[in-house]
Amino acid sequence: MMPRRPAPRVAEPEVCSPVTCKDCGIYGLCREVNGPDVDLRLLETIVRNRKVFKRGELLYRIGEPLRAVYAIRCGSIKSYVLTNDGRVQITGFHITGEVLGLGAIVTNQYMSEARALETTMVCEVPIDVLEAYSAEVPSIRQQMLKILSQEILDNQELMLLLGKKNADERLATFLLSLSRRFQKRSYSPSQFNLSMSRSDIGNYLGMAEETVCRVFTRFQDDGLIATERRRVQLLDQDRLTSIARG
Amino acid sequence: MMPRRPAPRVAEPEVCSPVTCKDCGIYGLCREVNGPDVDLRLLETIVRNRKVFKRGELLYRIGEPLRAVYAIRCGSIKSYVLTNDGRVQITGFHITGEVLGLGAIVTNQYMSEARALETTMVCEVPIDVLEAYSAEVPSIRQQMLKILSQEILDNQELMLLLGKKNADERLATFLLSLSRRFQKRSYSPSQFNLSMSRSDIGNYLGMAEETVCRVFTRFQDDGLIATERRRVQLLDQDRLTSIARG
DNA sequence: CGGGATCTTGAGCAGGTTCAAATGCTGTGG
DNA sequence: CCACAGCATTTGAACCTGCTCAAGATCCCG
Repeated sequence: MMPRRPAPRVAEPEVCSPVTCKDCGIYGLCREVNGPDVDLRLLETIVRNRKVFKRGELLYRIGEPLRAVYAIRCGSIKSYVLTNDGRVQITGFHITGEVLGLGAIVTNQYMSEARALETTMVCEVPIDVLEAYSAEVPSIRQQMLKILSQEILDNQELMLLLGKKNADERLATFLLSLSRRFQKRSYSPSQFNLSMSRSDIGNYLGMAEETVCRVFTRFQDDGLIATERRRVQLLDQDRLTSIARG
Repeated sequence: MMPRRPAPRVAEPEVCSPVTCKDCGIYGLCREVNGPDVDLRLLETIVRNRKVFKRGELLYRIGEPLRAVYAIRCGSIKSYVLTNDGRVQITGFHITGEVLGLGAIVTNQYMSEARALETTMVCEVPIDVLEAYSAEVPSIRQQMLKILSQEILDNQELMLLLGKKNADERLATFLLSLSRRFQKRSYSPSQFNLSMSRSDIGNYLGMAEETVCRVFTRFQDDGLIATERRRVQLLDQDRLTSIARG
């Protein structure tokens, strides 16, 4: 085997610090639409209903009656769907500030399953509270539409990836997408911790765990990234972007 | 090569007859929610704005400002997304009664591109009309959420297929899904015409055109279906179902 | 009736999977 | 605080599904 360039040491990642509720998706959107004088009753409800899920714990299952939607304050969550013979397709990884469970609003049943990837604090918004306010406050309806619509966009991107991209393009796309989302939340876009396993990444990207490893290794050999287990540093975003190809 | 069982002759398909506007998705949902006494002004607008697209004509492009949503009265349409280097992933085939373009409601830009697969008549609902009524009529908001949410469900099913199923499972899933949708619209669930090419099917299912052909042939040899070009008859739905695997 | 598009089939190839095994973390209980 | 069990990651080697390339058959439209 070729001698591999020693991996540059990766710096310490930011700690997942407790964040103020300003980072919570629901709050942010309320505020954006309504200005600083937004009616704060919903917000109070949200802030009061904190809840913590430990790694591996289930937020909800497919088909369960909709009880609440969740805004992530800190941590990360995967959601996934299942074939009836038990195969799993992870449909999304969700990080701080993102909102889960809204898809269930129409059928009153969750359409996917959600599980914490690490210790995760969420704001639990009971559905009756949300509905009461959405009836009164147009901005909340707006924001619900926005979240649903973002989900459709994300899904389209994933379908494109699953249907038309090869292994390298998939991983590059994945890393850049994570990077962009971290940046949006004011974390470092070039250096972060993955909270999901190689196996989860492979499942999400439609490739085997082993292939994920090999591509990680190759990217590192090529000087595109530095990795050490779940710590990743992007060294050449431009080249990654040209590999990812839209 | 093994001598192939002669394909049972496929019966004539139903003609795509002009349908009354009762089959149109918007109408149906209005009526469902509001009962027969629904305010008919929106409906009148819809009925007046008929439009015909010929095979290959474009309804809208990605990024174009949202002008209208479309309810298909007769015919079929494909929608798709693109990589920035020009690769295409078809994200859905739409038939009579289904509604397109609603995803654009939030950003006011279409998120995908839509093209007629055959001569297709649609009801064009200008977006300002739709928005005016959705502000007034709660049932229209309901129904918009329902359509978006159905789109998310469909996308999840496709992601599962693209990420976790093999060629046989993909084609079986595809045929059964079409069958179900035709049935819902009161067409024969066991006998129909495909309006899309093998190449489009392959693109949608994430496989090569040639592979689609080969699986069609094998399914026919196994007595699961009868095909002749774009005419398909499902002969053994049970076995197809067990192949499709959820 | 001609020509382009669509569909079908064959043969060889390749990217990615599967199976197997070694190594390295992590966190848990004593 | 350490040992150990169990899980995650990495790497290798063989294999296989589905792709690519190529050519022929068939259809459809003007």
